[in-house]
Amino acid sequence: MAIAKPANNQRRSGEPRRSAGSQLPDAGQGQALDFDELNGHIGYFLRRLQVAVFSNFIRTLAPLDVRPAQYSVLILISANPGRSQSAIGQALNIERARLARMLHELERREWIERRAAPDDRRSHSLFLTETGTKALARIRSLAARHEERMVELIGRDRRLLLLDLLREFG
Amino acid sequence: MAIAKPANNQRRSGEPRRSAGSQLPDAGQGQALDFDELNGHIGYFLRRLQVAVFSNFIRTLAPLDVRPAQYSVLILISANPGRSQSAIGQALNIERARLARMLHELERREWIERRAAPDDRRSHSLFLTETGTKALARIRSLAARHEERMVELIGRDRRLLLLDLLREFG
DNA sequence: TATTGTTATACTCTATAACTATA
DNA sequence: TATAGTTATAGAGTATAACAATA
Repeated sequence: MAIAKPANNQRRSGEPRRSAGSQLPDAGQGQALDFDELNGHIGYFLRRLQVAVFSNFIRTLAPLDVRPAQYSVLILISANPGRSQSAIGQALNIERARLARMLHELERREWIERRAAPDDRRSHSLFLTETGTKALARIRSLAARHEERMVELIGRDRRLLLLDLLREFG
Repeated sequence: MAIAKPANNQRRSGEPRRSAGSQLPDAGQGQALDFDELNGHIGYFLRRLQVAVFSNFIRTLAPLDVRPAQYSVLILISANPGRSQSAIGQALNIERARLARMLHELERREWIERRAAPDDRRSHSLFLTETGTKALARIRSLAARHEERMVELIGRDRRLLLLDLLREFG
């Protein structure tokens, strides 16, 4: 799926579909396309907006080179210091293998540290370093700027409605 | 970003945030995590739902081994026969390089064919083959089943509201 | 035996660049 | 010179499997 906005010739799912053979010939080559079935798929539109939002996030956070997944991990470590990799990974649905590599990178930047957990020596307790705490302050500021752009993109009321809808689903 | 559902200790964006140091010690290790800032990010929730929806799509279409992007391309070719690769790619925001590979795969399955465009010999006109048309009928049926599951997951009214919101944004 | 974290592999998707053949 | 399509490469993200240390 992808990201283009369907043209105006929308057809709601459930309405009759023109057969392929009955397509009118294109008057010009710049004709808008028929998105057909796609207009009835929630996933298509979700994906479209999600890509646009992440794209802005990545661009806005580019000065600090922080990606959405890294941001979510830093926020969770900051708000829940001392928790294990498995706890953070499960909460964010990040594979432990992938999280291990990501934390290695965040450790290389000296934003986080792993300490031996006293109760279970298999697991690592995660903390922000002082450097990481300072970086996160700047990151939060850029992330807030991103979210302000989302208000402009989506509209304040629509964003709040969307937030409520998405939060409460499932 | 990722996909877990935040626990109940939500904090709206704009409300004061507990500092990391003031976290209560964990009574047990199964404690719910504080998602903090993430609760105010539309992108976080969008991503969460989008991943869940695509995951169901992929599982539902697995018998025919069709992924979301392939589905969207097949639908667009079916509804707009004879259009060029660049037209389809721009409409769906798929890189021409990636679309070329995807079409190669769809051609290998004998679902689509490329014919020389009479007016511009650089471009290829795309069509479903007869095999592709038959396959798409089955694909549509599974995709419809997927969308029914989405109604169950999201709720009928919420899905319609979401569809309208997402469709009209931008 | 099961779990935590690590390393490795493979596949999808995204982003570029370089190339060809046409225009 | 620009555009349509192709090929190649590299980076994220995802999904597995195998392994060591520990429970």
